[in-house]
Amino acid sequence: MTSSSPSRAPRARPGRAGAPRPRRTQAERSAATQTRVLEAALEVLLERGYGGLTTTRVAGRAGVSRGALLHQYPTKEALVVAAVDHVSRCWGDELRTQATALPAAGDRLLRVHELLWAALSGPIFYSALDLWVAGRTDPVLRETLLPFERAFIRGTRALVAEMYGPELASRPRAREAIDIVMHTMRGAALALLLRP
Amino acid sequence: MTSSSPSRAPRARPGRAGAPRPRRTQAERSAATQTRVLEAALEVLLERGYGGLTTTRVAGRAGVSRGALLHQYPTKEALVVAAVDHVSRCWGDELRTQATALPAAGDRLLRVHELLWAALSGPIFYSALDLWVAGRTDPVLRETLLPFERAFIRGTRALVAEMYGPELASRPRAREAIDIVMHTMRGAALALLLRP
DNA sequence: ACTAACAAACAGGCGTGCTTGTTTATAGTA
DNA sequence: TACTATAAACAAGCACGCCTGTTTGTTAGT
Repeated sequence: MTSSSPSRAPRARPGRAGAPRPRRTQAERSAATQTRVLEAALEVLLERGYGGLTTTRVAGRAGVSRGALLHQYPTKEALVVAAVDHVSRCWGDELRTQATALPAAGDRLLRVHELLWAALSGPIFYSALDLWVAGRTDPVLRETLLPFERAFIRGTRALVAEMYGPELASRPRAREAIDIVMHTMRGAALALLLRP
Repeated sequence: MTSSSPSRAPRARPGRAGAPRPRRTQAERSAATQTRVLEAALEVLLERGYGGLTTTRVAGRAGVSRGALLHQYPTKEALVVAAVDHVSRCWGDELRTQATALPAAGDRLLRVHELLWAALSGPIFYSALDLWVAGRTDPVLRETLLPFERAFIRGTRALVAEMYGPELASRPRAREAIDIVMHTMRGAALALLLRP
């Protein structure tokens, strides 16, 4: 038996990412397909909507067999949950990192709103909209989405307040103002739904 | 089609609306099932979303056989088109008639916004939202919806301007202000999607 | 060797559109 | 008016395709 003992990291994989991946750890294999599946799911959701989000299509887009997908996410609901988690995480991280790059003064307020508009009117908005609308009439999906919505609202309100700075954020009805700004942006994005 | 001449009530139906409807004109029969099917379609759309809008379900809800439905609307698309036309007409009529009942002065502006909010956040909004979101990724549906959207935008802008009255509506950027108000309301309605 | 990851085939359910058959209204004719 | 032919409205069932979740078999890592 060549591999007699469970030697720790013995089979050093070649450092270079050779074309025919010679050997990957099981965890790496799982993580790889999970990532591919999740990204594919988001692409399909954006392109075909929630109604077109089918396991067959996602697997095909991900270049993975349907069996592999169903091995990682035994049910479609599990896949959707994972995708929602993934996208919400990505969205928050993205917005946060971009927020740190804002100028301290000058046209900061303008830049804040540009940033918000980009975040609230981009592709992710339309994907999320598909999910929300489906969640309105699908109880299971709705229960899945509600926690994310709560976290989203809290997180975004806090982040926007921070971007506005203490001078604005400590004003009397700052929270209401923030909500109105975001409502308006979402409504405006909605008006562009059929004309991309 | 109204075949031949609109002969006025040749076969005098019994004046009383007896329980077992003894005889109805063909046009009456058609109109009756069309109405029932359309109303049922809107109910199903509201309750189950566009993804749950199926000919079987609509026929069942309407108390009509699927064959009858498919006779009036040969394809699902035809049904959806008719339903959209129906609902847009109803919505416009409703809003217009309510607009005429507005007080001339006093709290008119408040009442205008209450009326707008009711119209933009009611059940029809959620039904329409389902259609719009589906139309984003369904080219056929999208082409169906676009004309209605155009008519809706024109009509609503004009009606709101009229409700605001000439004093407000003739101000420099009145149209932009109207759009922003409506965007904000739609965004706010969107935030309530999962919490009815 | 043993298990996790993957692949492929299968069964069940549902939705659409079509096709066939039955009822109901209208028109034509004596 | 009465009787019949025709067309419209309605009803039921079938064929096809797609989607989901399961099962069975194969490959790759430990």
